[in-house]
Amino acid sequence: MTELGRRERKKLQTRQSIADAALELFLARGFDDVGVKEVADRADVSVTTLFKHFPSKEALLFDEDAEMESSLIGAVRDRPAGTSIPAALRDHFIGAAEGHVDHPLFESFARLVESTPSLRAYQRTMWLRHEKALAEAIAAEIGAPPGDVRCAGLARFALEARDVIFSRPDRERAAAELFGLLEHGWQAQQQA
Amino acid sequence: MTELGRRERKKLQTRQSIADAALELFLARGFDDVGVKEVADRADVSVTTLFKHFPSKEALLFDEDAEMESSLIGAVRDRPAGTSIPAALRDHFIGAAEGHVDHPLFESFARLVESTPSLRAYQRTMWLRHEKALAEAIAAEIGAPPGDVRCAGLARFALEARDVIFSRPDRERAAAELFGLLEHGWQAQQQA
DNA sequence: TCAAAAAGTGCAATCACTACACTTTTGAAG
DNA sequence: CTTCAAAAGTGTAGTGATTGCACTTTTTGA
Repeated sequence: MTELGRRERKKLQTRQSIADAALELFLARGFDDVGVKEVADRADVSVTTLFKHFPSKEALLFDEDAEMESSLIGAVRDRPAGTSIPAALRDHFIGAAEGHVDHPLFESFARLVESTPSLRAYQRTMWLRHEKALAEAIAAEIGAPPGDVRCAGLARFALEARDVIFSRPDRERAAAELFGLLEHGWQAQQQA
Repeated sequence: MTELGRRERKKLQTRQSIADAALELFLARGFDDVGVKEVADRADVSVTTLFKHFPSKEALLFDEDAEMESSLIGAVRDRPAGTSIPAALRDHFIGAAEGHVDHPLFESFARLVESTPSLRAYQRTMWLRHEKALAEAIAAEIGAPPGDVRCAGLARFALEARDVIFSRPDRERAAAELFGLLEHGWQAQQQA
């Protein structure tokens, strides 16, 4: 379907080299102790080129973002019958995480982000980018107007819950507790 | 009570000049279009001095922070009998806001922050600084261990709720809706 | 085969922020 | 009233991320 020409392939390859170099160096020596110059050197590109591919140093570590939003929305829209929206979001988050847990770098990566304030901040704004879309998807599901406060709130709370959950050792339990709270509050709200 | 010597007074005065200059310039021309050099010049201090008083450009706009945490904790700990924790937090937030609403600059300030991503991010991390303390205060209230997930979650949700609420025109209503959700979820959780 | 678009480069500049070595002011002790 | 160390302030020179620019090389499509 999407046959890529040599140009596109090379471009992706360059991008990948840069991302790989960044991940390796950052994991080994920490985000703040590696300069972008060094990343560019290891990827054998110029700094200018690096910034043509990534908008910021932080972005070097957060690549996959296109499909994330659609799968998030999908989790709400196409949830199994009888499943509440909070439950669907909870399942989506832990399900998506399990797909990564086997990856040996995943935990180190999580630890790196966890321990670097600028990365935590960046990751969070990346997630919050989806807040509006998620809020609207929720509103559509319950037949509320697109700007509905409760839907915006639930969207925000769910994304933040994810953040809290992933910063905890006992993720399963944390997920159950936090989404349990949202679940009850949400159900109660639906009556009104 | 706290008699300040001339030195301390001058120091505070310098700090205030800087903060004033910053507020004026940022409100007039936007945060990103004013350099710290310019702020320092208008306050008639060197850039070095500016950074001795404030840790970052963003910090120029967020001064009051010392008592905020204690009043936040106090709102939970000393809440009127029969008031739930979420309700106490809601009242605290809207009460604190009302103390500022008369200030003519408050709305312009809110708009400035709202429209400047780096300021939004900074304000948020400022608030999240209190998350841990708030979580522990909540835990103490309900006799849970200090690291309890539900308390951490409620703390996070409440602080985020504040953020959502203040970005809305209909603050009163938004507060009622969002804290209503938290209230119900929290009560249900308390049964277990 | 050729011209325009795209990818990449190096250089210089901007901007927030820091380290440093320095001068001035001030509080307080003698 | 002196004196002296701490605190406040300064200018200079740096670092590190990020951008603008003018340039070369590659690739594509007519």
